[in-house]
Amino acid sequence: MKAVEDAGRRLRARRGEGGHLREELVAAAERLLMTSEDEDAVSIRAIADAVGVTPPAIYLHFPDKDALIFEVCARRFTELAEALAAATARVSNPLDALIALGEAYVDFGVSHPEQYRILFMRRNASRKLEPAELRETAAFGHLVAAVERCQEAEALPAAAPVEAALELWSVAHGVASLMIGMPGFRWPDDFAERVLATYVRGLTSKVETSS
Amino acid sequence: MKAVEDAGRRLRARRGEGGHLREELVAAAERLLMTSEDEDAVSIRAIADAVGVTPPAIYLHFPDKDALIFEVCARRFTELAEALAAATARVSNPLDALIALGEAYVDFGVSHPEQYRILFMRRNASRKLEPAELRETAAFGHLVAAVERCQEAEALPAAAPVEAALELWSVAHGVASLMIGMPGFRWPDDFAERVLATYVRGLTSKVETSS
DNA sequence: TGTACATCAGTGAACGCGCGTTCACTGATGTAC
DNA sequence: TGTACATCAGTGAACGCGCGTTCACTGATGTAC
Repeated sequence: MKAVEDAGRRLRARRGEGGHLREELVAAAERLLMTSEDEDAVSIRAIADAVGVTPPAIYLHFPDKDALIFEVCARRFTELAEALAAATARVSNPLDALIALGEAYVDFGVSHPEQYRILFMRRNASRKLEPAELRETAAFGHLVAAVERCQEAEALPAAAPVEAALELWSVAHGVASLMIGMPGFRWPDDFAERVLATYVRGLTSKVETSS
Repeated sequence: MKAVEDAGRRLRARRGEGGHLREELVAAAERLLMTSEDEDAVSIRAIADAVGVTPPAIYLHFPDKDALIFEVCARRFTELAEALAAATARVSNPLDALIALGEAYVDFGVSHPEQYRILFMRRNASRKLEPAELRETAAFGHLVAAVERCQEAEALPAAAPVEAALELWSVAHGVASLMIGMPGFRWPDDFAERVLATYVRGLTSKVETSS
């Protein structure tokens, strides 16, 4: 057990301030997810312990465990979308933006491996997503938009941006999930960049020599 | 529960034939892994039930649960290596062989999603693998060999075949794991092929226009 | 051909564990008069 | 300014569950004499 420093019983919230505990629970769950690197270790009891509260107190703020974990992941997912937006904003060449987007995606995954697992590597993760809905998630939307910008600049053939984005996603996902799955491996620093650059080069050579 | 047909008590093995149960256990574990699509559902009790034996009987043949699951996965891993060998054997052009290899890899993953998860998507999966050891696993060895064949044919620049294989692996892994993670999604039939072909095209355009 | 005995494949019952969740409660906080 | 009371954030104990694993045993199988 490592939560010794947290063991002091937390002061109970004042009247309308029950919401504070809610925030603390989300923060603690996130912290546990990062440090334990194992979703299963993040139990209701462990979260309650980390905050200095008894397990049933959690049910004052969340209907069940899934709701808590979902909230943690939803927040990170928003962060991912922001990171992607920031990554493209810095780059003018639309093809380079594609690479930057992929790199930002991989960075996100490697920095938050356990949340990445939950969001993108879990059983039943986004099981029901249809292509149309997918487009509406902010993170994927950035990808599609970046592809469309390439097409507008005629750096890529003007067809099926969603499919192209999906393919680029799978490349970035491959790098991210492989690195997450093999954390002890000595990955080259520019691994993600190289894979993504090669892939984007493949996209462009298609337009040049359209057989 | 679906194991009704299996419920009949199994006849006990004759004297030196205890090994038969061992085989049946491996087969049942594999079957459960395929049908339940959830590693957690494959419990010692479920496996014993499927074979028509009581749980402790398993410990006559395996030291613990991990050993049983490991054996199941090791067998599939051997199959993967064979599938990869077969895929390259059919193709003469070394660059096309690279694509065929990737497609075979993705096929394997999609056909055995739960084993793929255990082998390549699990926490701690191959945690301690170093590049040198990696090369020695048969499956990855085929990949490296395929890259080297491209280099010998001067279809790819002659450098760092292991790194190049690792990169190609990450692309194939991305496609496979994304498809496994989103089984309800309507994936285009040629999805894997397109991603892999684009990536390989990117590899070759590097050699043509080496800036 | 018959019987005592060792072997060994498997059984039945139980273990301790940690899990998510429920339920009746407590006691400090704020409010009404 | 003082007191009775409703509110509500949280507690303590317990629930049932399924898990991997252990342990003392049973009883059919094959062997020795």
